[in-house]
Amino acid sequence: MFEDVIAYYKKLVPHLTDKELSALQDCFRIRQLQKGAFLLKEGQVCRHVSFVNRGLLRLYYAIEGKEISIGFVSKGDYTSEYESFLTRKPGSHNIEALTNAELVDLSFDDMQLLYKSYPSFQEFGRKIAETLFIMLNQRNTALLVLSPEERYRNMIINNDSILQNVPQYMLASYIGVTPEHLSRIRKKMSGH
Amino acid sequence: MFEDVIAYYKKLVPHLTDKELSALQDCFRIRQLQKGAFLLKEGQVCRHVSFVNRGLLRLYYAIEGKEISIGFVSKGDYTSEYESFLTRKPGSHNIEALTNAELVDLSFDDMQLLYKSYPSFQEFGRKIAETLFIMLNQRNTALLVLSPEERYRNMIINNDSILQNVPQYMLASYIGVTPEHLSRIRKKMSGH
DNA sequence: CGTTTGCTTGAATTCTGTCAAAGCAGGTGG
DNA sequence: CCACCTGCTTTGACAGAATTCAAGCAAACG
Repeated sequence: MFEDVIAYYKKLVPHLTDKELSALQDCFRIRQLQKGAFLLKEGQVCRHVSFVNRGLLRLYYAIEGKEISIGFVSKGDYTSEYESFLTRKPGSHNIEALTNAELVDLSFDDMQLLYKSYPSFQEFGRKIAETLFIMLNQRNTALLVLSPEERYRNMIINNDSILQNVPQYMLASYIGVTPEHLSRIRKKMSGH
Repeated sequence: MFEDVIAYYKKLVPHLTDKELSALQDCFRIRQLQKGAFLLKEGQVCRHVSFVNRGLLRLYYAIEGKEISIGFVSKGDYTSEYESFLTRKPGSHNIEALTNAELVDLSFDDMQLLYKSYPSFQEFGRKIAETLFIMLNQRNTALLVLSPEERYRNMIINNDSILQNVPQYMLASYIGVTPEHLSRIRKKMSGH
C-alpha cells in the first residue's frame, strides 16, 4: 500500500528512523481517482501533496477556452499545486487524471506537524523543493533556449513512456505550440 | 557589514538563536565585484550562494553567439547557479555584475555543515528552495501563457527599479524576443 | 570631436497560429 | 458485420507574429 511512497522518502533522506517513518505512515491517506476526474481545480487551495501509486495525471492551465499543459506525472512521482500548497492561496491550474489513478495524500497540516516534531522532515521538504526547482529550471531553459522542434525531440528522449498514453494535442501546448503545428513538426521530422 | 543578510535569514526563520546566527556569520565571506566582472561563468561548478549587499547582477545563457537573460538580481536578494550548487555539476549560465557589486558568500561546504549542526538551517534551506520554486513557477507561467507584450507590461509593473539600470537589449531576451522586436512592442504601446 | 554603445526603422523572410475541411482510428449500437 | 459516432490527427490556404539583416541615429564617453 505505502511501499513505493516510503521508498521514495527513504531514498531522499536515508537516515529516517522507523519511528519517523511510522509517524509519516499515520498521516497518509489513500485516494482513488477515476479517469477524467480532477485532483484539483483552479481556484481551489491545494491542501495536499500527492504521491502517484498508480495512473497518469496532467497539470494544465485553462485560459480563454484553451488548455495549456504544464506537466505530466506518472506512477512513482509526487504531484501538487505546490505554489498554492505553500502559499495557502487559490491555485491557478488544474490536475486531471488521464487514467484511473491511486494517490497517497499527505495534508498540509500533517506536514507542518511532521516538520515541527521531526527535524528530519525539514530536510525532506528541502530536498523536495530543490528537486522541483531543478526540474522547473530545466523546463524553463528549454522554453527560452530551444526551438519547439528541439523541445519535442527532448520530450521523446526523456519521457517516452508517458508520451505513449497522452494525446498529441496535450503535448503540443506543453511544448508551446498548437496541435496543428506539432503535427507539421512531426511530419517534417519523419521526412528525415 | 552583515546586517542585511542577517535580517534576510531572520525574516525567513524567525526562531534562529544568537548562537546559530553567530555560527552563520563565521561562515560569511565578503566579495567585491567590478562592473563587468563575473560571479560565475558557465562550465564552472557553483560553490557558493551569494547575497547581494550592493549592486546589480544579471544571469544569462550564452548560446550560439547570443545572450539570453534569465534573471536580474539586485541589492537585498540571494543569487547563485542553484542547480549547479545543488548537484555539484558544471553550471550552464553566467552571472555578471552590471554595476560594481558587493556580495556575501556562503560556501557549499559551510552550508552542509550548518545543516548538520543546526537543524534550523534545514528549514532555511527549505524555505529558500520553496521561494525560488515559486518565483520560477511564475516566470514559467508567464512564458507559456502571456504574450511578449504582456510579459513586458508585467516587468514594468513588478521590476521598475531594476529596469532603469538595464539596457533594453538585455530585457528583450528575458521577455523572449529580439531587441528589435521589443523596440517595436514599445513603439506600439506608446502609440496609445 | 570621433568612437562606442544601444535604440530605432525598414524590407524581406521565416515561423507559427487560425480556421475550415477531410482523414482515420476505436467503440457502440443496430 | 456494418454504419455511425466521436475524438484525435492531418492538411491546406491564409493571416499575423517575430526574426533577420542592414542602415541610420542619438546619447555617452574618452
